[in-house]
Amino acid sequence: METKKQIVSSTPEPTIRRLPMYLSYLKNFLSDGREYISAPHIASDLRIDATTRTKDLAYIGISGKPKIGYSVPVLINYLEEFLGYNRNDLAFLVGAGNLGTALLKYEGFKNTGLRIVAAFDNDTRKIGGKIGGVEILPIDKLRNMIERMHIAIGIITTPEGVAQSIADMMIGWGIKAIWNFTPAIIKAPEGIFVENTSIYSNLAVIINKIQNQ
Amino acid sequence: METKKQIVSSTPEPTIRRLPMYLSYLKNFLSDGREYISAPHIASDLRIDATTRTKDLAYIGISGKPKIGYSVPVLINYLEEFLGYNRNDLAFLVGAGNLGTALLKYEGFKNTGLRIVAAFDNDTRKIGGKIGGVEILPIDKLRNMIERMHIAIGIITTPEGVAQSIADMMIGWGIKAIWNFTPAIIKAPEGIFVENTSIYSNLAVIINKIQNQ
DNA sequence: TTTTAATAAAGAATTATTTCTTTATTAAAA
DNA sequence: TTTTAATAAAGAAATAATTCTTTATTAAAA
Repeated sequence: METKKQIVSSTPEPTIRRLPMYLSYLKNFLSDGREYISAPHIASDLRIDATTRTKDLAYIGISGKPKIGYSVPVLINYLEEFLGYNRNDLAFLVGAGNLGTALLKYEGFKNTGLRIVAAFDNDTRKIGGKIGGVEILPIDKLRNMIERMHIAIGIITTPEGVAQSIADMMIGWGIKAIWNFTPAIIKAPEGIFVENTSIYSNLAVIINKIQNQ
Repeated sequence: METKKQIVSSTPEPTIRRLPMYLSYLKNFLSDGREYISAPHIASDLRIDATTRTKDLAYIGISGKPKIGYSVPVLINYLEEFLGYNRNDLAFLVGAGNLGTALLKYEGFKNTGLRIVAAFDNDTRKIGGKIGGVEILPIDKLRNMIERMHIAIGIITTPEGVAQSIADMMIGWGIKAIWNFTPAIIKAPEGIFVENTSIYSNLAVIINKIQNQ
């Protein structure tokens, strides 16, 4: 008869997923030189109901002025703060293949507060080199590095087959969150957060839409 | 006073997003040589409530046998059929940079029914060559190719700044669905489906979880 | 056979999310 | 000032999705 109810009242995940979209949109808007923006305006451009958007912004603690709207720069600041772009979250990446390379070279992370501080691979031709300015180290250095640097985030871009064993190692050595880009289903103990970026899930939605006209 | 209610009763999107996960899991399970699997078994491995899973499977039209469970090969067939893996959906990809290259080389698509038949870029060093067996063509060939081959899916892996203009072109020439890997917010007319694979959204969820312990 | 236990299916309840409706606020116009 | 219109905020309702509960099914054991 335990109470399972979580009294967290945290921001809904759909809201969190929308926030980066607002941010991107607002930065474009600002670069056009306009300083205030209204909810209906954002809503129609982003094809999201105006109320949904208002509530999303209320979650991050910002309010607008009637007859005027929201101050775009203030909105951007709040969003960046909320999204942790002013933090400095360190991550390791394992698997410097095509996808891993793409992430290591990804300019977009520069603004986000996420910093990939090292990458690991077992290909001796890659080890010792750098990709996107990040050093490639042998897998057997992983343990020591995680423990020494207190890295919280582990990014897995390995082949599917080894993803779980990499995750197990990472978790055992202190990683708190895993960002899994493989199709593997990562099993992790309570308290370890696993976020999957699944190409297949996205593809499934597209194909389903096409199949049903 | 129009009726907005859509009486489609289609499969819920969360369900569709989970299906590839089931498929991956079941293929592993099958390779272990076991032929039947029960709902509670899948559920506990995948950390999804057993009822949710049963309903997911009911959507795709498969039922299990009491006391036995589901036949794994049958389940796999149904899933692959439902997910369109037996179809042959053709796609073009625009932007053969790091991410584009990763997708072109992605072995995983081989089983999915999605075939990227050509890629487009404006880098003359890439044009004429092949990546992952796919030819790289100049952007100005895009129109003719879309119209001639009746391609339905356009994948955008360009820099953010040009994503909308590429989308506009694709849509104008007959593309029905856009898979956008850039952070740009693609505006598209009614009837054109846009699926975003947003690195930022996934990152936002991770950072939010870490911030709240 | 009959009973039992594992299991699926159906339905109800709950929770989460979105959308709709009303009310309050306020800058600008009269 | 006072009024108006654009807007946000708050609350209610509707919808969607998940989880819980009960019922039905059936292979295997007794």
